[in-house]
Amino acid sequence: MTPRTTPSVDEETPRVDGIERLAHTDLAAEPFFLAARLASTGSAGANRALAELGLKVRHYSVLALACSGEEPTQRELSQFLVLDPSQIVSIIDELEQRGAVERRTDPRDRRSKILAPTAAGRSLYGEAKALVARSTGDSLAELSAAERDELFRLLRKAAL
Amino acid sequence: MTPRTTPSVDEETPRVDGIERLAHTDLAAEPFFLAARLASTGSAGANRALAELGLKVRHYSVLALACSGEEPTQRELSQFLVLDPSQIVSIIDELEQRGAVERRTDPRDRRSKILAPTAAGRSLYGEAKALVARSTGDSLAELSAAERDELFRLLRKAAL
DNA sequence: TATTGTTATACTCTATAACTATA
DNA sequence: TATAGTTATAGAGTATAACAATA
Repeated sequence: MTPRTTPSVDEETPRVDGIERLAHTDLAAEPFFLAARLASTGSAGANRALAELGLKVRHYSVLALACSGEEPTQRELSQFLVLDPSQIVSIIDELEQRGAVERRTDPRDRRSKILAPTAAGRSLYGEAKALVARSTGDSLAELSAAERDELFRLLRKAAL
Repeated sequence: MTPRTTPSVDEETPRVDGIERLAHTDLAAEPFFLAARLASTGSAGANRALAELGLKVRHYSVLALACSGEEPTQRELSQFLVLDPSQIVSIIDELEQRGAVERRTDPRDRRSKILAPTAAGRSLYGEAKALVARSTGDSLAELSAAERDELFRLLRKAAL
């Protein structure tokens, strides 16, 4: 998310009791509810996977965009990740202290700062991406490959 | 998500500039990112829609389950909505003060409390549901009816 | 005058532990 | 001894306003 923040899910994603009974309610038929639940459990899983690298989803997201080659400004990151500009500041501060990214003033508009990865940052992103991919695979284990593709296509159309 | 909390999106969901450039990055191809973004914007829209009734998505979700006929306990609500039991307490407190729901001790286990709607609560839920449906329609405006159905089916399979 | 990034601050949401009443 | 709900509290995330530098 922006991955928007991250809600909380237990270690094993327990699929607890009451859930079966409530799965047939009207609420469980609301797309926004389902999207939120998937995002919730998905982000929680990704956060668990990223913990061994000392990263959270929000840092991973910023690092990924820094490594994208698009040379995003902080303002663009804020818009794309649906996070407040002030939040972007602190996320980048942490990545920068860690030596994963650096800020460069945009020559075309010296008010803006472009986020660029360091070599270490690129390497870190490579590791993190693999961990996230594994976590995502687990989260979508119920779906066939074709279903995953279709879900991806529809999510992309709806969310972007 | 539960409606998990709600991130922030601006009034008109502006589809701002940088988003086009970043839409082709690796991050934008991660399902968890897309799900989070959809949940984020969807919940924000639902919150805006519900504001005129003095409700937020979390209250709406609890009210919906109270009205479902399944007589959920607070523990079940906590599990289904992926919210801490203590959060359920305060959400129900607010709905109860408003006269929309009431707590009834479960006769089969007097430790548990079953959440039941009042007549006013049912009526409130009816209004709220219509507002949410309109907001959801707006959020998924990019999708055809068939695509919405398919997205719903896949989200349900993956999230529940 | 408007915008980018920054700082400080307040607010909301989330997580934890301790308590009670039941089991 | 264990579980449901409650309370209090601390922590993380989010939103707001004001400021410096640049446009």
